[in-house]
Amino acid sequence: MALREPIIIPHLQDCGSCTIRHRAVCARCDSDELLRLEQMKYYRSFEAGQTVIWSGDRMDFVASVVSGIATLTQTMEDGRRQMVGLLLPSDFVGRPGRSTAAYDVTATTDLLMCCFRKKPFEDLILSTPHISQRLLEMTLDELDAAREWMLLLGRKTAREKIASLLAIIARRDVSLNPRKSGPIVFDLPLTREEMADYLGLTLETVSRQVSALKRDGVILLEGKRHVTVNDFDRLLEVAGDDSDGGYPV
Amino acid sequence: MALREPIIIPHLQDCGSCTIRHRAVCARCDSDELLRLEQMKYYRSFEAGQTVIWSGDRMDFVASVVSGIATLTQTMEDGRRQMVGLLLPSDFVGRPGRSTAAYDVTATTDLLMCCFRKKPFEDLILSTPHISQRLLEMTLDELDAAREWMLLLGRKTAREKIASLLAIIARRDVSLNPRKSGPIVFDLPLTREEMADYLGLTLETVSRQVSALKRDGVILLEGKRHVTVNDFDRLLEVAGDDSDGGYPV
DNA sequence: TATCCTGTTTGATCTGCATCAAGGCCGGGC
DNA sequence: GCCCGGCCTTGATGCAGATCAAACAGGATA
Repeated sequence: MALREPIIIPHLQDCGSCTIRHRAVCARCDSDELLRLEQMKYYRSFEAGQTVIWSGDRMDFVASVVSGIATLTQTMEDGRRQMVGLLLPSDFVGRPGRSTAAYDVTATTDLLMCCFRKKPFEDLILSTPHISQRLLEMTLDELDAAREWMLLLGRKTAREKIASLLAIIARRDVSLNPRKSGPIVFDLPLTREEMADYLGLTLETVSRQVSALKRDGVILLEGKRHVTVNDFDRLLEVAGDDSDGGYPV
Repeated sequence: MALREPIIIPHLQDCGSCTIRHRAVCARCDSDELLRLEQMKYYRSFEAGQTVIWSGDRMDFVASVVSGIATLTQTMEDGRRQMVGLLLPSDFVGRPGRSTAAYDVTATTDLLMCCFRKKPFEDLILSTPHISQRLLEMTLDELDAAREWMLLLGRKTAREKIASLLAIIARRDVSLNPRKSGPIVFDLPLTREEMADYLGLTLETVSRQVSALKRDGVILLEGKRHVTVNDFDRLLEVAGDDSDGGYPV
């Protein structure tokens, strides 16, 4: 995989929703640590559809999504694909202590990532406990999300799966762009095929079930991507979720 | 849920495969920290079939499995169940920073757990970075296992699912009881129904596919539980796994 | 020994989703 | 304007696994 040369940003600079700075460091660490992190930081950008890294490739960095969406997928030899992670702004990728990527990482929209070389980042973790504590919290959240997802994959019907995915995206959208109340409106960031890879379905089934939810009035749909959810509780009900706050995605 | 009063073990004492002591502490911490952990430690035992804790219940401890097997399961209102975690000796349960259980935890065999009250354990984490680093490693391993499991749930056939589960159990068994070579022999620790909950199948399908693997000579089966695997690579092939070391369960 | 109970196997049938196939929509290049 | 290629929808058909139902095995109890 040929990569453009990373851009080293040597001074303090805001990087939007970058997790490392905003959550792990800023809130708790002193300015020396923040400065060290900033000096290690560089950005990489990708166009929609580009592969960030292939499973099995050497991976000498860790990163945080600044803007855009990326996916983690696993592929079997015969081509069957399953998405195993959805990376939204502020999510972390990469794993201290492992030198090769375990999954394909792909940009589904234009993507900006804030990266740190792995070795100095690992050194920093060893000397700065707040960072590994914050990483532990984030990893536990991801594990919870993965387990919710396992229930979806193992036991939900196609209709419930689609409704669940829409609920996840709607909830994320609300938390990023809070509104007082009223309908939730968003554009689907995934193609039908990507939704299918997420849900363990085929793209035809996704298409049929999206149409069915529209026909039944659970969602409104303009064009192929623009979704309006008037009754979020109804959506949750169709998703088969207990109507609590659930879903720590 | 009525619990027997925990037994406080005030002095250093071996606890077999207890993760906290052996992996997180012994190898890296000084004896003061080890002593503090030992003073916090107590044991709880459960009989096969007993529920350790229900989802939503207050959970004021974290624990490590010493012996026996436990499962984490999620249940939908209508009774559909999906196992989302399988806890084997040395596995860790509970989550610093959360006060209620997110899953049902059930002992599938007689079970001994080594517990720590959550509050003092959290305090210890804050003051002892090695522990949270070790927890981070373990959580990342669990996340990898969950993602492998997602591929299984979303994309594998019933036959592949069964073979995958047998491979996981066989591999665990080999790593616990190493042998030079030759057939891998073990007893299934799960009922057909538990296997079904693990794999997102019904117990009838599990039964049929186990019989099919026996008929095809992929496994030998004496009685309902006693399994012999003569050709592990063949089993992996049927499981649809790339034949690398895979599966960090 | 008979009887019960739990876990399991096996058979018959049904159905939800995959698969195969054909068009439709729309934006971009010429 | 036209055509082309991605993405999406819709229809027809098939099949893997669910569901419903019955019987079996083996250990515990009496």
